[in-house]
Amino acid sequence: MGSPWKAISDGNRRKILMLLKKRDMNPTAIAKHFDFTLPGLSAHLRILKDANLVVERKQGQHVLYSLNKKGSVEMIRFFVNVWGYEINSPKSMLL
Amino acid sequence: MGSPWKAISDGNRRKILMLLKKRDMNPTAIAKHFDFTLPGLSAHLRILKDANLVVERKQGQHVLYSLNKKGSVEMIRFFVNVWGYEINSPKSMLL
DNA sequence: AAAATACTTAAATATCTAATTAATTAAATT
DNA sequence: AATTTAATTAATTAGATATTTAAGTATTTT
Repeated sequence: MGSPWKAISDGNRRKILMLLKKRDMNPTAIAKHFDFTLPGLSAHLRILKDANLVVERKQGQHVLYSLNKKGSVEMIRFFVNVWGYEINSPKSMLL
Repeated sequence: MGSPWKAISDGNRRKILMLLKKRDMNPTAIAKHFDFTLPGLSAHLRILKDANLVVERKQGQHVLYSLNKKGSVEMIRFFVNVWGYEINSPKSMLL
């Protein structure tokens, strides 16, 4: 289980998350939005997956990635704790 | 202006922020909670300051560090955007 | 004014991270 | 079965990051 903080600290990975917000995507489709190579993207996706910020599912030859809220919860909890942000969502999601 | 994402990605720096939540502190006092040296801490504090996550003020010979919410706003906005968290706070704080 | 305290800057280094090219695995198409 | 398409793993490298020791600046105390 990788650190979600490390995962999200990279600007390219944050951009990947923004893309996945709109729709689930496979690596090849995601890669079109970036300058780096597919293996480079693959590494980014593994880091996001290890941090529970995305999940993957196989669809035949393709692999579809989608957002996973789970890994974000520990981070949100930190913001609540340190800066006093108040979140409108079931307590169960944050504790 | 340094990236708040890079700043917060380090566990020691997050621990510094947790400490500053309780009370404003000077580097020497903060350093007692860590294994690394004072110059090491000084580097961490500079990174937090450049990211607008803390502010410093001089008090004679001492330098007091305290939390700064400003740098956290851009990050919270990202969480709102990507995962749909809803924040209870003046809109002005987030836009 | 000398010494002590508080802190930062500089230089060096070891480790981590992001990226590349080449090789490999797996599924779909011809 | 051979080829193409989709994606990952492996090996390498360049650059970034965290940390250390040594040196320097500023303020307070004696």
